[in-house]
Amino acid sequence: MTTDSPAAAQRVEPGDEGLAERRSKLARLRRDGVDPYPVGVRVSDSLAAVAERFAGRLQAGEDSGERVRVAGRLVLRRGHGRLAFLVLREADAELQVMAQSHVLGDDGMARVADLDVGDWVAAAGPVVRTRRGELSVSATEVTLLGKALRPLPDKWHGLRDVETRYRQRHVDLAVNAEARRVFTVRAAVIRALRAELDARGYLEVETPLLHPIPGGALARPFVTHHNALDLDLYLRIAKELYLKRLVAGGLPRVYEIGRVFRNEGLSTRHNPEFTMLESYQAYADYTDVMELTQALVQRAAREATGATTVTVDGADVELGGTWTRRPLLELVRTATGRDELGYDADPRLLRDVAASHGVKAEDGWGAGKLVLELYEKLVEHTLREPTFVTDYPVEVSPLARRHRSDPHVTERFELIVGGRELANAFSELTDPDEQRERFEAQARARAGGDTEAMPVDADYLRAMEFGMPPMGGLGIGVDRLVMLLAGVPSIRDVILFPTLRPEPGA
RNA sequence: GGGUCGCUAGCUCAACUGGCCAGAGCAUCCGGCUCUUAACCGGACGGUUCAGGGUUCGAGUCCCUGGCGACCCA
Repeated sequence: MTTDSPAAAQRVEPGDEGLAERRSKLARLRRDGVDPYPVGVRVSDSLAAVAERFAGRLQAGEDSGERVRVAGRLVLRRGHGRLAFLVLREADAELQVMAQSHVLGDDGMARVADLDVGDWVAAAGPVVRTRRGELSVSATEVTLLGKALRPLPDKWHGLRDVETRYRQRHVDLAVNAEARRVFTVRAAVIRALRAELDARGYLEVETPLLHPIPGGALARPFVTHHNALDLDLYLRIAKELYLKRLVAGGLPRVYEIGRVFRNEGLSTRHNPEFTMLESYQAYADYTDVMELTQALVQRAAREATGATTVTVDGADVELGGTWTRRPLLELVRTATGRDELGYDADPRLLRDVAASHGVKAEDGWGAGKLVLELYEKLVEHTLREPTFVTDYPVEVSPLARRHRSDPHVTERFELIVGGRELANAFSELTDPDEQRERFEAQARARAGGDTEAMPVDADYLRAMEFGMPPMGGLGIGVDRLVMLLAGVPSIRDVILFPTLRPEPGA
């Protein structure tokens, strides 16, 4: 808590010279006994409620006689001497306030004239339509609720500079309707995912963010330290291993929507912290999960956008209907034109084909990893319509159950839409002995320098040894789903405060 | 990590192949106006051109180093 002294009112920080005018207004208000940051001012209606209630009502020049008290940010002011029009905004609702000196008096009018665009303002008075037909509050009282010391961006052009939009989201949201739209879509998507899972009898749970052993995905973790236990802990890279413990504990359907953290680079599609939905269902396999995934995405699309068609890179993509399923190996064979490719094929053949497509194979890579790399290089970005790519190699799927009819691959799929991965799912591996072998293979890769490979998690293995039902698990990248449904190209557009380098000198 | 592009007033943008005092609109301030809709009219204020170094008679512009960001690639 700081109390502004007269000295503070006079203080002008370097680079803040433009604030001097507003600071002197602030000082003047305080001198006149006006609290520029008051508390306890109630409103009778939101701006949206007034606009809705009077839509289509009142003739031009008519007074409803109904008094309201409304509030919002002052975004526009038009002065006419002894008359002034103010426009208040709250979210996407705007309402005009008419201030007249014969109502407010000279003092009241002078205080209205002292308001700046950006100030938070309350106005009380009857709802009227002006002679020109604009719904307005004819103010008998105007109250400053919060003085703005910094000016808002240009009223017409808004804020364009993307860096400032991300760094100062409060300004972006205040002036850019598009930013508000995207985050409204985001909320609708998450609401729809929850509603569908709740309706299907899934229990929403919360599992730890701090993990003693990072697991559940192939990724580098953030490390932190607990002082009292003198213990290194890791921010979770996935929720998988805890959620599966819950199914083992007898909760047949669970899900969690929450942040996960991966210590990786930044890009249009990657933010170090992002939101993932994970769900697990006992007695289900990956084909059941396909049905669930399709239902979740389609419901989110309908409820967030009112349609099942989205636009990706300028082309329409239809999310409705039943989605295609294609095995990974088949896609790679088609893309390379090499039907002899397979997980049993001569490893030199795969390495040659990989090299001929510009995939630089590393030493420890087996057939499965090579096929996956070829798929990511040649195929993934070409899959525009929703596609379940199925049957990923065992080598790159340490937590997925081996396929019931092909030992080289797992019962796993990824959902690709618009060339981008949206979901990853499998029939879960529930055999503790095989899981131990998989972990050990991962540990060898880790020893060989693969920093994303999983460490052995003995506690998880012990949990498995108590017995697990067969289950199907799903992970959906919520940010990417929002990007798709909101039609924006960068993950930073769907995360309110994306990770950025600190500003120099900040 | 590599490449390309960008950074000019609070905001949105100008400024020719290096050449007059770096301009405009909005915002702000002063004056006018009781029905505006980005109100309008008159006037004023506003700059470390991202930072530092270099080339030049002269740098927003060319060169080097660094910062931050966007896009593409790995």
